[in-house]
Amino acid sequence: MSSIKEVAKHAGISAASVSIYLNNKDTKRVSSDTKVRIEKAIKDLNYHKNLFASSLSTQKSKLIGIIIPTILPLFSNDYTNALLSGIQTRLSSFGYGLLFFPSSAKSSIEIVKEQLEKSAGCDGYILFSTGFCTMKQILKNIAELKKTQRPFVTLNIPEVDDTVNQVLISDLVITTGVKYLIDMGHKEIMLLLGRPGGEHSWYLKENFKKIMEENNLPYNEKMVIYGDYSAEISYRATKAAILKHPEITAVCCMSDIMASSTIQAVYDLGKSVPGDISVIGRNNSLYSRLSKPALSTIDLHMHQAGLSSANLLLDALSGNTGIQKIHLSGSLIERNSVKSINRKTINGS
Amino acid sequence: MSSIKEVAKHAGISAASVSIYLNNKDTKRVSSDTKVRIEKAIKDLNYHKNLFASSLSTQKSKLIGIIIPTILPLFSNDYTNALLSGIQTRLSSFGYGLLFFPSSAKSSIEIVKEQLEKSAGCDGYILFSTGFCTMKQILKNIAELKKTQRPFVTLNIPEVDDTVNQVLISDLVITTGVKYLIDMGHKEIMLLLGRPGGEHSWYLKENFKKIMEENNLPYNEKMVIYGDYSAEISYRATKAAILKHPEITAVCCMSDIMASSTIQAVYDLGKSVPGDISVIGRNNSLYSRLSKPALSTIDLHMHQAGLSSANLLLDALSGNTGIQKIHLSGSLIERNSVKSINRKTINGS
DNA sequence: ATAAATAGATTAAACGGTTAATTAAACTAA
DNA sequence: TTAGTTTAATTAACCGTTTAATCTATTTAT
Repeated sequence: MSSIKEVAKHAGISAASVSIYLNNKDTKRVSSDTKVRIEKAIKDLNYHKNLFASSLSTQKSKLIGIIIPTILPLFSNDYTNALLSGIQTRLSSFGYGLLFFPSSAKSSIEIVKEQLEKSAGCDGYILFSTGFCTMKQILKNIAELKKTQRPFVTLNIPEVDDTVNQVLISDLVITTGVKYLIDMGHKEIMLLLGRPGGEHSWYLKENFKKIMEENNLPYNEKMVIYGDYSAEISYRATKAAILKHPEITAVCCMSDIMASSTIQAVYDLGKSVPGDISVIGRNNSLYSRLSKPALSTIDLHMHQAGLSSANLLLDALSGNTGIQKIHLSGSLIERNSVKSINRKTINGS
Repeated sequence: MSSIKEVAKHAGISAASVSIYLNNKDTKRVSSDTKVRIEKAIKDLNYHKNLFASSLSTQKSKLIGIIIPTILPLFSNDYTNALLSGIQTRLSSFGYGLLFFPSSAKSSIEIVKEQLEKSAGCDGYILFSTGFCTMKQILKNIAELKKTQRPFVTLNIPEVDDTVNQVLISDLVITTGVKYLIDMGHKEIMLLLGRPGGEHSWYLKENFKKIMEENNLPYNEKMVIYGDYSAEISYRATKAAILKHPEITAVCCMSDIMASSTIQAVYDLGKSVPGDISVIGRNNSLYSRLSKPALSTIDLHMHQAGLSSANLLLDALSGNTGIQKIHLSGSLIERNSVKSINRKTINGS
């Protein structure tokens, strides 16, 4: 690895001049024939500026740490990938790179601590929360982030106080799908959540209860089941639940995959979708379009949420110390997996 | 940001002692009561070791640069995500972080150059190639990587000479699906590729031709069409092609998404899958299982490929200078989208 | 009592860039 | 001619950690 000093020596010049030139090729502090010599030396020695040295010296790295407190493999979850995709798109166009740290810890809090331990020097952070995190853990993780004194943005978490930059996705905690099913005349509705324990699930369950009660519909703890976001587990869970509660006419699923499994379970019970049971998914993923019947779903606009969080961070990075919250909501994608059982249907048909 | 010096001062000790302790908490070069004072100082000042300073000093960063020469958003492609997932899983468990660099360039070669420009200091690299890269570009990118003098592994590219660590996925360049269709008695087979121009497509097309000829089946340039890995584009392309060539009985698609679109196109032409036309996909993605009929496909084991490439890199990182090539092949997943039209069927049914 | 070994600290020089301050030479204006 | 300005370069301190080399005080061995 050649250094700036070697380049300087090769060009018969001081390291400072090389540095000045490299950081502003239009500078007038370096004569044009010196510039030519520097360029030649760089090519001859295949010089690349050392990321760490220059970050150390300037105290900025153009690198953003992505903190995702999960023990599952990264890049294997549709939601998270869509967020990351949005984040990367925007940050990259502003010259920022992304940094993912390893961690051997098991708990959300330990993971975040360990990752921050390794990352001091990043320009900023984006903190995800996952289905595993409880509110207590989320708050502790935020406290840890604050201590770094670096700008950061949180994503995918329920709303917290006004000291934290946040992108809020309302449909992460609100059962929009249930509202839609009620509008379509359904009364016996089942809610298929991911994991019990996580904060999102708690909010969703509470919201489900609230909506049902607001509409004078029977709420029953038993109507909330869990599928672990997995095709197999949700298939079994839904099948069992439908057998136990043959009265239900609709299932609101917190992911399209779980919705697909639900459709399968309904079929395997000899019933039809949406004839006997309506199903709605969440995420508007590719296969919601491809499934049969095409799945009605809630598009969470995760890519947009990623872009927004990157915007927030860029704002903070550029010196804006004001705290911002961005509220995003999902949109209903109506396809063919939900039947209207209103006496008066919405479009009168 | 507190530094090691402040910690040292706070503990009434020299920075060297702090450093020695931090890098080996069991060291005997620091007395136990000094250790206690250091720990207290670290907590009091919320000290985190600066990544850049320590990487600069030790000349190793525990960071791997991921080089993906594409202008599309990252994290939005199933194949790549599965590879990344495998890579992250393995590297992370060995304490390595991942680094994604930005680039504003348009061509594969410029992107790689720009990213390397920013990354000098990484311990190693993993180079992806994409459907956009031609062999010439791939070789040029490899040459650029070699110049860094750092260990690197290439992934997702056709085989190159024996100076490069490589994970080879045979089904990336071999039309295993076509072979299967022929085994099932099909003669009029269409190949649905992603993009024209890229190196993978060229190999696949050549391989298709070869297999067809080996089996004395008619090969016709027109039987190769392109869907850009997009649902919409492949829908239109297949629909048009089937109308033009009503004789075809099978379509071999280079992705499950394109296969799903093909199924849709077949239906919309009033034909059935696999009754009239058999369809095979590639990737064994989630929706291949969920699609109706369940899609027969080639599992490329991308996650495994990611793990393997990480293994290769870890090997190189640990000082092994030997060059390795790992060959992986896909496996056929038989579901319900391919009909046997052999007089003698395979299982005699 | 003296030499040798050990424990526990410190010093100072890297690592590779950046940048404020300075200098030297060449040019311009009065 | 002298002072002032411009241009193009250099010097040296600094960023935060690491580590080989030292040093001092104490302990152990002879």
